[in-house]
Amino acid sequence: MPKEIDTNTEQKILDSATKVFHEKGYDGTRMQEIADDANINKGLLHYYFKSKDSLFETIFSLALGKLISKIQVILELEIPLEMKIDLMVEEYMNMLSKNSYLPRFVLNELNKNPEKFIAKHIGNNMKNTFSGFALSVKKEVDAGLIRQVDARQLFMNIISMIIFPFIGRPMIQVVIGIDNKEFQELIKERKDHIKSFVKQAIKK
Amino acid sequence: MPKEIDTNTEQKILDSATKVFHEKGYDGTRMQEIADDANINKGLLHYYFKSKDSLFETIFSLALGKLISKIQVILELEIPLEMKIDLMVEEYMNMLSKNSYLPRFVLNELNKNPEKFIAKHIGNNMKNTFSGFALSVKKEVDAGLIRQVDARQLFMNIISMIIFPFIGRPMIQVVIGIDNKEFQELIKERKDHIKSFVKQAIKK
DNA sequence: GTCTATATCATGATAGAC
DNA sequence: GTCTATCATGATATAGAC
Repeated sequence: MPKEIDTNTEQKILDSATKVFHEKGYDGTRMQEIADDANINKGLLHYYFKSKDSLFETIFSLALGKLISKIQVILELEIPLEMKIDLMVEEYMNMLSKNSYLPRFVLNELNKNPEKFIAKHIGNNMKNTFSGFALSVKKEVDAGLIRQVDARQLFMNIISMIIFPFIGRPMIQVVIGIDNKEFQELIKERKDHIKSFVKQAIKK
Repeated sequence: MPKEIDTNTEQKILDSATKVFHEKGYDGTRMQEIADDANINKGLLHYYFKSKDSLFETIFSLALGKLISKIQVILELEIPLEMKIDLMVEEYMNMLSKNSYLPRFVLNELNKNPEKFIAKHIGNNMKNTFSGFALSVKKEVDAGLIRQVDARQLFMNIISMIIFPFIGRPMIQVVIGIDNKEFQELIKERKDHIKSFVKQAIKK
């Protein structure tokens, strides 16, 4: 009797594939390594997923969704700018803490074929996502609550401060001179730091 | 007579290898592609560089040096904090604008073997590099010129805002909804934006 | 120094037994 | 569904002629 019930094989493959692809990227990943990690053999891997490409597509789409959808939802909420910023920082940092390889993986693969990504995974429903944020900024500026600021630059700043440490970690640790534990500490404190840093920067 | 004088073959190889490695990373790079780009054949490539690994080592060391050395020098300068920040932004953004693949390449490869990098390329002379920056911050705080701020977080903020757009470009363009030209415009304006953003954030 | 083979090996993928 | 071969391809690296 095929073991099926208790630990679904397809799920085991997806878990292992996620792990390996995220760490090593498409080019650096071997089907053998995924099979080993999932405790099955290559043959079975190809039984579930026709090719490395098709398996990769699955993993990549999931990862891209994770990275984009959260921010998309927040940007489109009709809430005051300050809350929006807090939410972005809070939600995104939490998610990245649990998936530290995610941004590097997605942005890398994205960079190898940007066209494909833009066409396939986004469509044009992203158009109004950012205008939601830009509008929030404009409102506050017009009301005299914050300084005049380019919403696009502000968005880049926030997203940069949130994501970059997870990508630049080795460099940061060496330059600042801290070990893994201290880095984790900094990340923990970082949510509050970014929130107040940004607010201070735009407040009138 | 071997053509040697006018376009040095080794340099041509280094140029092509830089181009291909930076774009595709170690795993994605084929020796054939480097040879093609340099208009020579694979055999000759191995005549100049024993292996793909040795060629990669050369390219990676150069890239890492470019990414680290500039910041190291600036951080160690004995100048006021404000000038230090301006210099970091100015110099780094200029360099990255001319080498937009550099940070992605270095940080990626770095992440694949951080140990090797830390041991080999840095040593311990980085220790006092960051203390130079931390000291600049402390001075200003003590003098009551800026708000109390964690120098490590501040450093992360600055470096993130400078580097991330070059890594996250495809994502940013899609989310904000801008084309290549508009992105270039934003990058140009970004130097001044970051400078004032940071100063506003820390000013008392 | 430069080129044309060619050896060697690793990897993605398939065929077929159980 | 799962495993054990095995094939076919493509990549690094070397040998040897010019």
